[in-house]
Amino acid sequence: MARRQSGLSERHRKIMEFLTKFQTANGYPPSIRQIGDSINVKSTSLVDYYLNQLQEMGYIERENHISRSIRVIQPLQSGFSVTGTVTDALRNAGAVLANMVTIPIAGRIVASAPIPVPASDLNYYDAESSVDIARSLLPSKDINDLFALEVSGDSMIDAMVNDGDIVVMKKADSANNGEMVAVWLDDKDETTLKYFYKEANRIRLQPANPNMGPIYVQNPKSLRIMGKVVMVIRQIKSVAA
Amino acid sequence: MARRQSGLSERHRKIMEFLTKFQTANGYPPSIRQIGDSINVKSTSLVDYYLNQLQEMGYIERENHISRSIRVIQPLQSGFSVTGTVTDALRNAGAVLANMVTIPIAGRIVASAPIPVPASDLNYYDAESSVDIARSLLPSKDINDLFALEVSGDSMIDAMVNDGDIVVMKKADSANNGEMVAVWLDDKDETTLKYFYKEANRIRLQPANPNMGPIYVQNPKSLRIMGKVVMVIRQIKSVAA
DNA sequence: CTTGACATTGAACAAATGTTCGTGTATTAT
DNA sequence: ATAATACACGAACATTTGTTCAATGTCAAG
Repeated sequence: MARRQSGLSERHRKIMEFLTKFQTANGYPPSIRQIGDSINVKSTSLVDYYLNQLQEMGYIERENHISRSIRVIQPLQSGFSVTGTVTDALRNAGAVLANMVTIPIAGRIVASAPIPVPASDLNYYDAESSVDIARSLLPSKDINDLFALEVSGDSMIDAMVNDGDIVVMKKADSANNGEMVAVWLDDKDETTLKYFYKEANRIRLQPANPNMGPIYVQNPKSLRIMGKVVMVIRQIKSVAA
Repeated sequence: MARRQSGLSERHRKIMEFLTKFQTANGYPPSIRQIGDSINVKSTSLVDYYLNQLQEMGYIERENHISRSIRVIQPLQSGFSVTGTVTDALRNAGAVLANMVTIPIAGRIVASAPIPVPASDLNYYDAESSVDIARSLLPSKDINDLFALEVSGDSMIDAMVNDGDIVVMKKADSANNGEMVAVWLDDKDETTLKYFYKEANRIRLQPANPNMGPIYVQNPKSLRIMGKVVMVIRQIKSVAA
């Protein structure tokens, strides 16, 4: 069998094919052993081996230790689909759908007001106000607790976020160093987006804009973390002259 | 709690809702215990109990002894969709699908080099490098001639675009006032993103960042418009300290 | 009150499923 | 050749996960 020259080997391709086929046929992903059967491989480890490669190459994603947690991220580009376009289309449908995430727009974020964080339970979204984002665009695999806010006003320029931008955040009340967070500052009575760094005896809030200096907060209590910023989307609207 | 009068109890409904929600959120169905958590039930047997009922009633289907093999057959009847989500989700399904656009990533945009604009014809994209974006997020309905670039370096800070951002552009060699364009400036030998304004006898290039002043170009020939910026996407990566 | 159907719990069990490791065999590079 | 890498197997293992069962609680009807 040929070595892995560049892209996918025959096996990889067969696995990808089986994945989408099985998913649409059964409504849930196959187990490792089922994948093995489909390509005539008896050892689960070998399947795991291939699966890891596919994951590295960005074709699939899976959760550790969770059964049947494989999802097809990037369906096999069907070179020249001799095999009826219709079935292909339908087959892709499931995969594409599974790759879409609908994120509720919880409200607007204004510098001068606290952030409206949606209640943990009622995660319900109006069709009216939600953003559909491809899972592949989201850095984190953990899709839960995501919500979006629309930015109002120019007051977050230093975070490289402008009026009208959509900020996708993940609910959180604490953060790790280097993460961009939305914080409410009691002192200043305002909400900002900053990179978070906990230092010896203070907290450093670093603007995304390298040209601007950081803010230091001595008292951790005067700062409330509302969420971690996951993504920023700016739709350019043709501003009138 | 009321006895089973006719149809579904509150629990049933919540389970159904969770099922579809989890499925679309993760790409695979939940386990019994995960369902239990979602309705605050600690015993797996009770969940099984409900699941069996739902199956009898024809709402779901599942395979014996197979993990995460739950399939939603009949979405919650939309009668009085107090809980809207489920039907909405399914209803959206088709729409969402049709709303996906796959945009090729043509390359990187660096201030010091011209933009690699893809050839008009071979609009075909590697599966390797493309971005999936919901049509609803794109300001323009005209999806043709879209391509994406990844920003390299901090040199476009004044455009509120940072290293790693993804810029979605539409091929164009001219622009209207107020549109954000990617332009190559012969004078400065660089590419920048600016709002475009044609004035009396010069062209004004206005940075997105209101705090920065415009650039004026007298000679229209020293400026080449590469495309109109349609959207900017920033994925926040947890920068290490 | 008693009865019986429904609801709920917790624990124990068995099956399924993902992970790891040692080993062996090709293929490619040095 | 010889080492290094990629591919492959199978067994052992640890979890996850579905299933079952005995026991208890709840509530409406007789």
